[in-house]
Amino acid sequence: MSKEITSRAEDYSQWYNDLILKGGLADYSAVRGCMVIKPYGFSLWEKMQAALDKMFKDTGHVNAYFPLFIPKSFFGKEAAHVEGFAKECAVVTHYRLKNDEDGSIIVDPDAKLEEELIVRPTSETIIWNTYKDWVRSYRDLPLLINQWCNVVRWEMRTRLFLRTAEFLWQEGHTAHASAEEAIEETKKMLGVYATFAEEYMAMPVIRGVKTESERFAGAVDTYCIEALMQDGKALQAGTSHFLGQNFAKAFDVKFLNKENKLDYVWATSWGVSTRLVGGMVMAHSDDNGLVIPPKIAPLQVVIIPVYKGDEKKEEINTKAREMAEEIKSLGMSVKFDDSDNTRPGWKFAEYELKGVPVRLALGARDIEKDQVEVTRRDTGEKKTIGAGGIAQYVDRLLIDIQQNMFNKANAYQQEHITPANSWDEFEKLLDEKGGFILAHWDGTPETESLIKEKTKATIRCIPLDNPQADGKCILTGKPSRQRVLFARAY
RNA sequence: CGGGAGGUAGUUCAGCCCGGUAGAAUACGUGGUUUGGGACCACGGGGUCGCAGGUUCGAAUCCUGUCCUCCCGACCA
Repeated sequence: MSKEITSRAEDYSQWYNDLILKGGLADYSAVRGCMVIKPYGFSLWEKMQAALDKMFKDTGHVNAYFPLFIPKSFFGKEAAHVEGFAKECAVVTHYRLKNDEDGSIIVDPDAKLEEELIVRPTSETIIWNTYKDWVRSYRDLPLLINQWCNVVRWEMRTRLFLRTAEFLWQEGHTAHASAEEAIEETKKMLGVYATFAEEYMAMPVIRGVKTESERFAGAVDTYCIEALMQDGKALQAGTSHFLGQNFAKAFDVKFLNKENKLDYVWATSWGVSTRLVGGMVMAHSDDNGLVIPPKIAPLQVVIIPVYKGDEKKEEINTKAREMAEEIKSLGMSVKFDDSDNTRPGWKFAEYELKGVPVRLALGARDIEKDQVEVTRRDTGEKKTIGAGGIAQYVDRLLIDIQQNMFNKANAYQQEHITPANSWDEFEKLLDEKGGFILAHWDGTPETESLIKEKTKATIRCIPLDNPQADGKCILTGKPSRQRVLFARAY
């Protein structure tokens, strides 16, 4: 038992850390708040990237790349934006090192930058400063650009994948000729995120719009997808912002419209990050390790041989390689693990820890009966299947696992959306059940903030398809026209 | 950034209070026996005790500083 995992019941946070570290997704680094993403974790991110990138391109977007550094003065141009990010910016002040008298390396005080550079926490400012030169007329619009990059936010408290000082993400930045078109884009990309979360990550999400106080710094409206983790806490999994003309005005991005009149362009930005990896882990995994949805699993099928002496060893190997080829030819990723330094039981546990969706075990008795043992990671169910047609069987099984994982997570989410009609009930639900709570709110930031202070619960969003119904605010008793979605969140 | 805990072999940890030749388990290497849920025997390699100062004849151990991690809070994707 070299790799024991803390159970969820015992310590949920420790369980999460164990999975990330022992599952080989990431490691701590020598740099505060920054993690090393290990090959297994990175390939998971690459799977997500590939799917998302295709979806972006299918909706007309192209990729580009903007600088890591942003001149400090750019930040001052959009007031709300700078206020939101000022407290967590890394700043470059010098451009050279030198040897001190005692031989140690120091920052050369003579190499001070004329203007400090900010390591991007997000790229709106540098991008809008660039767009200014790219837009002259309505014929230049829309600009539909995305970039994959890293950003830095000097967070006080970090957690692997969920909140690191440096993280990988994509940020889309689009410019449009009308507000309507920009709003449509904002919603379209929210839809892309929701589809990706549900169809690829098997993670059901609530689509909604943020309240004023939870809004992105500089946005007119922030749309989001919110997912529910197994400990009843919510995770903001993606955001899409309608920026109005805020950045166009700040960076003076004007265009001639069809009526030959000068107007500011309308903007959106939207992003998802490596946080999704953390979300995936917390949404699906169990006390035996990771459970990865087949569509984003770096490895979908593993074949493990079970030998009895040297008897049938060659036959088993030959059959296993044949199966691997067959499975691979149907487009699945598969590994035949014939390493001889661990025994089958060890391998079973190891691949469960890694969350590989399907495991095939092949031994002498299977060869005799022309069969193979198939174990699915999501339910742990074992079946013995005829060896003929195993590739087709596994192909269908992966689809079934993907669907089952979504259904399970969806059922959990549905069970954890609870209406609360009184303050007592609200507090009790938060403490005893967790999850999303639908409650009336009087619409003021003051009440929202008071509720947060009292319970640590925030308004995750106002769901997009929210039914209108008169009621009374859960805290103040003032009139309310709809329920909003509360939860404690990551 | 406040409160608490921690950093010693790849990993998990003991040793520290009370200074005196750096330990265990596991992992790793070799040979052998094994293999249907984390095998066993034998032998072997591996650590400037997070880093930097200080006290001392002598520091993993005492003192100061610093970096990193975890947990709980305030801030956030």
